[in-house]
Amino acid sequence: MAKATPEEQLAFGLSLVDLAHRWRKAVDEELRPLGFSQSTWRTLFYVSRAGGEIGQKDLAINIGIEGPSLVHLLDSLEDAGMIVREISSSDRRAKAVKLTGAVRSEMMEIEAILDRVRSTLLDGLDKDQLAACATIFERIKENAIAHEEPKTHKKAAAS
Amino acid sequence: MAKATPEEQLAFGLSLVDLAHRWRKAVDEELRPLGFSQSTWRTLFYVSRAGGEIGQKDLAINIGIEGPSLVHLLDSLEDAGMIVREISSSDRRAKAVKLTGAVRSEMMEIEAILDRVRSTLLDGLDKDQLAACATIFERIKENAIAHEEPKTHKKAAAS
DNA sequence: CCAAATTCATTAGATTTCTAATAAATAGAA
DNA sequence: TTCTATTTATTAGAAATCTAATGAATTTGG
Repeated sequence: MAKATPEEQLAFGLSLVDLAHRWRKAVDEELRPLGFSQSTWRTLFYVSRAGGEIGQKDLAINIGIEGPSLVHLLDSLEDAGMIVREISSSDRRAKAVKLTGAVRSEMMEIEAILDRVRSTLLDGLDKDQLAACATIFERIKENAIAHEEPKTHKKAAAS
Repeated sequence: MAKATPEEQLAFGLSLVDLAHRWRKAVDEELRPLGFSQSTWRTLFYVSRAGGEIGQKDLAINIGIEGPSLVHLLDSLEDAGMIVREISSSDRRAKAVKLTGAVRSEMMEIEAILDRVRSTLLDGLDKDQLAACATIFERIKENAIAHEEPKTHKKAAAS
């Protein structure tokens, strides 16, 4: 239950950021030969993961990029015939992003590669270790969300 | 000792990348008011951490960006009077990056903010948990390095 | 010593992502 | 209902990063 020192916290942060970078790079190395850039496969992956259809707002949040970044990305993917945008019937502002048939057929291959890379990177680590990490990650995520600027609470804030 | 399922491995990867993104964003929110962009403070931090002087090649590796990206970044920082580049006396190709006095005085403030953010993000997590994570991170890093393309081994490779 | 290969930094140009401002549609309040 | 605020996507323009190719200096192998 001892508290971590500032040095240990520093080392943790450096490792975390470094590792995420290596992780994405490792996946990227495997998928680039198939013609997918990092931004491409990440987008396709999250659309597929959402069940093949998802709103742009949610997609941007899932990917971890800003709305305008996604707009540009989707423009390219649409030009390349990988996705389509359909206006929502219930809200004419919103658009649903869907994979085209050509990409849907390729997703299985992509997912297989992703599984293989993950397995390679996590080689030697057992279920319990990942579970321990998951618990810690969960807590940090909560702390990070609590840290985000409060966003002008709708009512509670002082006038 | 049970092996993690593909789903658990998938969740781990998603969390890792998401968390690193949140981490950098949280730090960024605190340092932006001081006028430092993410790429700026990260660069200054790593130079400072290296003892105030470091070669460009090593700096790029530490930051986790490619050489040409760093060149552009250092051009800006040099124009802004934050760093200087000095040609190495032992190797005229290499240059040492150093912080200017003005920035060195500010580093304490920056480090204090970094310490505070880290502490906030890691609130509720003890030494042992971070140590467990560190062990896991270490292993993944090794796996990632082993995964990188072999880079044409100087001699050992078959002819 | 010489020539070939490697290393370090750079330039050039493209890609990815960001912030700020805008337009259109919806939701909420009076 | 009607005005105001919020939400969704977009455009515009800047910042950050990448890959490929280049120049200069060093190292290495004959």
